[in-house]
Amino acid sequence: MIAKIAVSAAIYAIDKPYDYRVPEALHLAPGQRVSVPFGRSNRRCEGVVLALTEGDESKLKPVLEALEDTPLLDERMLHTAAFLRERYFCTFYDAVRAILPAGVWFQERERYEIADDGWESAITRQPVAKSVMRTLAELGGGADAALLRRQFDEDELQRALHYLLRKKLIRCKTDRRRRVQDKTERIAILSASAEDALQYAASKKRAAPLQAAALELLVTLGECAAKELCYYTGATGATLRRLEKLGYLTFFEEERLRLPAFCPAETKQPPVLTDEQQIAFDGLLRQGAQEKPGVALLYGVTGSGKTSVYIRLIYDCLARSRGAILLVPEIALTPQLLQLFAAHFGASVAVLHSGLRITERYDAWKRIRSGEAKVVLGTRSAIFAPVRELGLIIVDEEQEHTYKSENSPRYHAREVAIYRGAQENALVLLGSATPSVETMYRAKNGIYSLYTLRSRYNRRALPPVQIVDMKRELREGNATAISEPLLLALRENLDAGQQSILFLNRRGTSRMVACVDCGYVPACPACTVNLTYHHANGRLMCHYCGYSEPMRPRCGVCGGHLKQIGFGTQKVQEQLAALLPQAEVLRMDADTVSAVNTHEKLLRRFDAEKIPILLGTQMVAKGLNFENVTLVGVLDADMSLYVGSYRAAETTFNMITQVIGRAGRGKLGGRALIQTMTPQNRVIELAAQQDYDSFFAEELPLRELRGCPPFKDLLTVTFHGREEEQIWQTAQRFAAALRAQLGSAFYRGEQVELLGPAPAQVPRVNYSYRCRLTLSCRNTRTLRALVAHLLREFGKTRGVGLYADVNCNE
DNA sequence: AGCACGCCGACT
DNA sequence: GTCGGCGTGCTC
Repeated sequence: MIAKIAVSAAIYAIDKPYDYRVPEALHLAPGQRVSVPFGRSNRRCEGVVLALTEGDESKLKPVLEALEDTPLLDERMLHTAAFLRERYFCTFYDAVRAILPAGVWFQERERYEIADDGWESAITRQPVAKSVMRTLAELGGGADAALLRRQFDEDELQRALHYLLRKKLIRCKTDRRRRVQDKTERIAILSASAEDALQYAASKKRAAPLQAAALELLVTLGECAAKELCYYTGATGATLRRLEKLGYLTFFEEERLRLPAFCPAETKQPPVLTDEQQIAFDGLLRQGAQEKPGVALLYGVTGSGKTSVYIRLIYDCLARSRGAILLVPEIALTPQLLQLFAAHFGASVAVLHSGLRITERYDAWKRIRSGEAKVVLGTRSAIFAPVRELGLIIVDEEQEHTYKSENSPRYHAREVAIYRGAQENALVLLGSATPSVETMYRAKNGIYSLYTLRSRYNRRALPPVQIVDMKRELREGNATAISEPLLLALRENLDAGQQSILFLNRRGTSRMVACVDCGYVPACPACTVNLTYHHANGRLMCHYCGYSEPMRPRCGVCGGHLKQIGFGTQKVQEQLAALLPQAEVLRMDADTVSAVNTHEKLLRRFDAEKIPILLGTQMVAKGLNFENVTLVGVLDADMSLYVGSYRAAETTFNMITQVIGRAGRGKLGGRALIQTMTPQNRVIELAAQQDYDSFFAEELPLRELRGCPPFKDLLTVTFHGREEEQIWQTAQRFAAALRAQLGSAFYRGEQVELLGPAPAQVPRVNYSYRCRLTLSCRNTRTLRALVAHLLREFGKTRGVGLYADVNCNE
């Protein structure tokens, strides 16, 4: 028997199924993990069985062992992994790693032991090797590699170990441990008749009171966790073992799942839908019942009650005994949402997000796999949840960029959702108040069906929006982040006892430091990024590599004054304190939000204590729903327009829309103020009017003109490495090879525009240079195969790393 | 001769 | 990525 195996040690350039001989005694199935020898040194590495065939196995290496009894991946998941590999230019194992929870991975531990006691005389000119041997000898003849690494220089140690292994003076042993063990509990069960047990207990009341007590308790309970039996009676393990020996009880291990603290909630009835919601719901229900349901877009303005439709669809899904996945952006996974789901679906909900401990995540995965949890609520990676009989996938806020993975496999959860939906014949529902241009385009062209919710909850009108020209403010001598009209509005709100939310666009630029005299901006010596000032440690820090230096008051070039430019949340807070000394300001950004002071805790304080002003970054833009908030201010609306991405306009529009949506959620109504340096900008204008349809209509031709999604896909190939010259040359050679291939008749149908190579957004990160080729093209299978081929070929270039990505966020 | 070091290419 | 083979050039 031959097993076709994807091995973990294979890099992209050599990733393919490798054939191994399956020993007679081993019974393997596709999807099972195995340990195999790989490479010239036959190092053990992990693999996944892709398929089993018959054939000539005489020249093959054998599979060493199976890593678990049953396959972790079913046929569909194997296909999903293959899909990820083909689509996102990653290895098979990268894909498998994305699909499985971290808890199932093995941790390799290397241990080196002295193999030859005559080493002292065998080493002649290797001081480091000698020193390593002495250390090993001192530690009783062996030590963990991790311990050695702490004591020696990385490179020197590597060389010494290499030398010693070759001379057979030491040997290396590796053992493997699962990252997370299945948690079990010892349960005691009565194994004699109750009468016999009670009789024995009665007879031992004096001589062995603990045995008697434990046994009596067990008789009443039938079975009980050993730990609890001890806890309630004062017995110890020894007491129970004695009873086991006497035949009154036996032990067995029962699986225990580690679950995060769950907020218990009162159960709720399925929500009653409005007429408009009902129409959408009925349509979606009909679509979901089709053999191949396909994809639907639920386009509903903020506050139109998309969540009610989701919940009703999930109820229906469960009624058909099928499972559902609801994906939300990281930031939207709030306790309120968890509570809502707990109230409706109780114990059939599993939650997957980055905040879970590795054990909790693993156990949640097991609950889903076993079918105990049928509804999955989670962020990006929850799209791989092993839900049984998947009937519905909802991607809420489908335009959010957090659905795109930033590292390999660089998948987009929305695309994977559509793939899985087709695979499982499940309805895929994309929901948004401001759909991405590509999704709306497909909906309007009939590729997706479209359902629209136009009216807001309780028929409340959207708040009036005022645009404030910050250039004029500056000309009139106001250099603060708060314009006159905004200050006035804040004052009014304060007097009326109502609350306000202020939103600051980004935090990187706001803490930039510059010399007021010569304009010098301190930059990172390793990366081409400006350093930002961090108040907490009084240092200037690099965002990308972590470099830091103390903040000095004087410019290193001309001796002038170094000052912060732009505004950070902290600066704005200071200005607010000066302008409105009587108003408390609650600041919410990455600095004030911590493990202890969670996002939710701060928001609860804001709500409960009616703090007049909440000032924050991105995290205040989403999902907040407070009755008493009647004013929302965007301090620098145009900031995100300057990001060099084809989605800059879309992102800005979404952001402003979301922020405006925070105002006037309650009976009091509300208003919004948008401060900008470019008040005549169309995107800001349309966002202020909350006119998505016009925004879409105007953005679409621009996308076509620029060769961007939905008309073309942007496929980027990034080259990175230490030698700047080599990176650029490799990129040039790659481009030339690509052009040559595209010139052949085979690729005649592919319309590809090749851009670059250009420096990446951040051209130097941690002493590594990066440049980028961009292909404006149709992301077809043929083109991906060509790019994959070139990636493999150029992947062998020493000193140069490269990867490809489609429609990346940068 | 013995060994270090750098480069190359294969990995079932 | 990681290893062994091989050529080169240095040291004992």
